[in-house]
Amino acid sequence: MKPSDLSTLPPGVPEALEDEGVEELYPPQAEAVEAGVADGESVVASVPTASGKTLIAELAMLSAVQRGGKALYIVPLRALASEKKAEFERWEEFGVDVGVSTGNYESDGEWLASRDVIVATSEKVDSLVRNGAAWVDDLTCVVSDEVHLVDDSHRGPTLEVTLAKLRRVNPGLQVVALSATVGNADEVADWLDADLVQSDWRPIDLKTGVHYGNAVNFDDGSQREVPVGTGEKQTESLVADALDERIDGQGGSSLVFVNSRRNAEGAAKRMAEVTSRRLDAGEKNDLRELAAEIRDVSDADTSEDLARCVEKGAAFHHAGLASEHRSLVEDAFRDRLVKCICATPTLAAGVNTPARRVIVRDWKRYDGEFGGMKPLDTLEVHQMMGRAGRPGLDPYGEAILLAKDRDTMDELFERYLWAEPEAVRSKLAAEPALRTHVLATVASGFATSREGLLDFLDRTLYASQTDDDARLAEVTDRVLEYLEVNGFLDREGGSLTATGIGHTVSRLYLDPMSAAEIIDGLEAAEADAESLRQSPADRQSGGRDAEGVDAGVTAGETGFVTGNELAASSGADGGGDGRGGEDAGDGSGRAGGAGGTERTVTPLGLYHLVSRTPDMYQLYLKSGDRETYEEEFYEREGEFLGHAPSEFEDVAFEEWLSALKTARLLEDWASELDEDRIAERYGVGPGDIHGKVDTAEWLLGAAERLSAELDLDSTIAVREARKRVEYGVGEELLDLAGVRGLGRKRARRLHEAGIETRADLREADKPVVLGALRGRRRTAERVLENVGRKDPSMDGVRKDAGASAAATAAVEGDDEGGQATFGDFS
DNA sequence: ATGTTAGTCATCTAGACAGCATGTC
DNA sequence: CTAGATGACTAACAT
Repeated sequence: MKPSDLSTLPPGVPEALEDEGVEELYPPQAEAVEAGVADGESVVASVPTASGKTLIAELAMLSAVQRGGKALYIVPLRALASEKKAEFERWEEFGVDVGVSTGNYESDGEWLASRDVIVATSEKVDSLVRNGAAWVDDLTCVVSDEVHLVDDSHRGPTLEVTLAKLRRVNPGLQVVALSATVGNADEVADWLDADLVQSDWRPIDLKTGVHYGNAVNFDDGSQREVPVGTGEKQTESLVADALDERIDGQGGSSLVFVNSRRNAEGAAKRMAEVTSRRLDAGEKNDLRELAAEIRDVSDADTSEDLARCVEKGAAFHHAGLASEHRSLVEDAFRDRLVKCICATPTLAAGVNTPARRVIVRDWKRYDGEFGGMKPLDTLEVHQMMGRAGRPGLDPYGEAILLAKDRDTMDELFERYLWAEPEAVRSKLAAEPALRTHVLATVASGFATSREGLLDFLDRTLYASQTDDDARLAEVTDRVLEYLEVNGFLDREGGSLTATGIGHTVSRLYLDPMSAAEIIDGLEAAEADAESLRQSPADRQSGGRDAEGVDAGVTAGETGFVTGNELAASSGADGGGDGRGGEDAGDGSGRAGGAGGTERTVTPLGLYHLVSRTPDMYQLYLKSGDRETYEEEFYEREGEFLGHAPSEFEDVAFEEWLSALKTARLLEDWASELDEDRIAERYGVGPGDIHGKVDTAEWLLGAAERLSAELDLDSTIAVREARKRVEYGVGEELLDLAGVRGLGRKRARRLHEAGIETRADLREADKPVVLGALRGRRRTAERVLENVGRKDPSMDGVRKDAGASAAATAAVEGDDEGGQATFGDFS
């Protein structure tokens, strides 16, 4: 079958496909067409990675648009959303507009309504449905990429419920589900009332095998001699072997999957020795430039370590990397500059990074719940192996597992090479998942009674997979109870309605349990504030958590003291610690139960509040941390909002402490501590810092909304805490840091130069501004423009050396030396 | 005295979605 | 039921 046989695509598209080199559809694609993907029929395509799934989706979406419809492409990751958008944008010349919507990158609602194809993450789609985005009703085609992720216990239910909702809103909806090869694609197809297209066909041959002794034993019976040299390990030998096998003059790149970040970094360091011996002068030069770019991204140790590997032609890849690091590494790997990446599973599910050879070094991974090293799922290993084979570059791909002994080799063959991947199983009938989705389902009007709810849930994959209806009903009832007790739902007679706050929680996309925690914490603070105004006798509990009230005490006059003073304006001690000082009214220690402590809402209290929420993935307590944070806990006891567990409640106390660790990270961030210092202090990478900050920003935003809606006094304090996290600055920089073009560092330098507010900036002497911004004219002009200065031009202005020197001394770890330089690099 | 090696012990563990609202004397 | 690589530290031993 050829593209020109497809009559339902927009005019010009078949020709364009042929120009791209698609002369003949791949067998699975042809099969999908026969099943009617291009005619509005629902299809589940369960085929290997890189065998043309995207084209199947494109045929569905383009023909839907040609019929006057609108298509949605659901992805599991934000990074994939931008990748797909870029890919689909080539259809714009045929009149097909593409839009993206993720939490990060939001095109506004109305604009999206005008797009023909929209790419979004499943959570974003869920959120859009909850918020009643009008264009959802216009959808005629939905593509769900990587549907096998419905098996994921955390995010799977969202996808499942979202698909059910979309189908309910629009009964004629075409659903195209793209899946890796799984054990039960037929069940997924049944659930979606779709035709099943199943195939093992791959455009590039994939050879899979196990390395043991001095050879790779492939599953087709062939062998490849790969001796392990003295002092070398299996991985080294295999990476070297791939590089030494020149095809069209090019050595092959390798992707090594390992089970921890540390292993990824360690392996990359060793592989760098292998790759560095096989680079030509040009490559060495390019790699040096790349390494410089990497060092430019951040000052953290990871950055330096990565740069050192990259200089030698290898790299590591895991979630601790800043996203800039990740894309630099991915791009360089695709450009064949970086010869080997050692990665955690980030890369298996992420953007497209094919390699000639994939080495799955570790096939077990630590799992706390399991209580030890757990073998990876067959599906997961298959996903990794599927990265082997670069279309157009390699004649075939190789995926190799490593065995140290015969028994292991046999086990690997059985478990991963000969085995069918697992069946996907819905994880919907778990309380955390239902808590969220039951509330959302009621709040957005998909159900108005318990029966209606169960009826809706009956449209999910879970229902289609289970015989035990009672279980779902039982969990649902527990969840309904929880939601009612916490004031998110009303049950009257048989009918269910969301309360005002319930609606808000649903729209904010919060886990109801997070919302309850936040509300409890804020109300406990409120109750304390209340007690300041009333005599202790008629103090009454306004909080849900009555016990929380006792934690606070009377005193003082002020309702709330907000924000930490930045320690000694950080210039004096060169930002050595950067940690915020204690609040003025708060340094005198706490007088146990005797009262006399002033209860205030501090940023730390709020950071802790959101950090102990189930929506925040907490930092892990390392050895020694327990003592550190226990001490910190007692020192800052008065800042916590709500009722702290006693140290005898083991699990709860431990969680409180790890939330404290997370909160301290946020506090450090909001006190302008340098990224590398934070990374060092908490044992995390730049990527983790950004992740925490990002989540905190979102949760504090939600807390702000809740606070406002409940008319609590803490709203202002929450807003300020949120902004401090958002900009990563101390209280006194909030005004300045809001200006576009001014980050935490520049704002601090301006402040040190005596420019403390936007108003100051509009009046300030240009030489001083220029000096504080290190003589970067373009930057200075842009900043002045953004702050609304009438005459932003820096022409002929010489920077004030004094301001520059002062500012430079004030900010630790700056990119230029202490002396003034005159370059303009902006 | 100094360098080398083998053995012991404690430490630590993958990933990543979401709200809101944008600016000015 | 169900961990194991890593790196710091140490003891024993060779030069």
